[in-house]
Amino acid sequence: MPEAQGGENLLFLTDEQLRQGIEAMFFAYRGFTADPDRILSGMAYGRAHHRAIHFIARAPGTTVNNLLNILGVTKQSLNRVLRTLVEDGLVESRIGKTDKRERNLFLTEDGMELERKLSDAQRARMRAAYRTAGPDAVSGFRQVLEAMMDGDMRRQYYQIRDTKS
Amino acid sequence: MPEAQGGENLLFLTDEQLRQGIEAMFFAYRGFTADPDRILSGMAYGRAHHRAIHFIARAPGTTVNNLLNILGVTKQSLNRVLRTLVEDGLVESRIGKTDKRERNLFLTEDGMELERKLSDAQRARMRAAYRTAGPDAVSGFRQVLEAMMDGDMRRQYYQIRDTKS
DNA sequence: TTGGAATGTCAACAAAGCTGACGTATCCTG
DNA sequence: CAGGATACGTCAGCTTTGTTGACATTCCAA
Repeated sequence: MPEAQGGENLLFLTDEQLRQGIEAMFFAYRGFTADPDRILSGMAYGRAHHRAIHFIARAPGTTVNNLLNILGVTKQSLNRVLRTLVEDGLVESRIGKTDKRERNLFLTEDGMELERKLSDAQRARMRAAYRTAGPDAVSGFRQVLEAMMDGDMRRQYYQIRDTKS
Repeated sequence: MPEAQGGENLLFLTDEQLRQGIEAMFFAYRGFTADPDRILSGMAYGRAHHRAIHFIARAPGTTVNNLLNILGVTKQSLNRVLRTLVEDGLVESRIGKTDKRERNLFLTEDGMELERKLSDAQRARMRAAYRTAGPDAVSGFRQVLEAMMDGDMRRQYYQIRDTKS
């Protein structure tokens, strides 16, 4: 079928190429989460706790509802995680100032310390990967990832990304 | 500290840039798994089944042990998934010819049909993302992902990638 | 030929997701 | 100001997917 490769980059998008991208994504995500998982496995925490801590650190004072939307889990599931973090003194939950129904979430000193440990490890791996691949590759990496997100996620991502912390 | 940005791309690797990469990875992975998850949610299957089906399709006749190493879970966890797939007639498990302790795994016709449905959906998203980002971006994407893998995973990835199916 | 290593299965448990129902406090609107 | 909507927390119970421990079968090498 000679007409099958009409466009400039249709040839490029073979099923084989796409499959490799899919598998790369699978194996890379394992590496991506490996270091924080290792750190948390000692304590009584898991990946769910890491995610909550990350986004509370990123947007201090965020509400429970906001976190729910970002993480894409049910409030029951998030609540279980949040409760242990508050009990252990890593997260503080303050009643909202303007709207008293809301809870504003903050990391305590201990919470920030754990957050630093986790994100240091994750950034170190990211930094190494970026250095190995080079600046041009990094730009492409980000472009493809953004294009891969669902519309809702992409909006969330941009909003958080452009938040001055 | 003027000397802090000595290298050509040290300026580039700010914590801010790294954080954005981390969050992009988080949100993108959600998109990456969304379509297969949706398809499987109706049936009694989940992401674990998808992974098993994917790699059996990729390397027909693979052993349980081999699959274990690729997926990075315990054999007990894999076994449960595998058992339901065999019971439902999607996977066939044949006793090894040379070594009777081993089981060689194959997809049945039904298994292949489901695999096609899943990978079609996942490839469609990948293809759209690749098209949006462009060929240069795709190359960078792959480079960064490979650099992000653990050494063992990377070896697995290359081995599977270079297997002629 | 026999004891250890490899492979796979069964049982029980844990983490983290889910739905549904309900209670309480607070806000907002007619 | 009464009543509905919103934000949050919680109880109960279920599912998926990971874990460890115990055990059977098979192979291989001392």
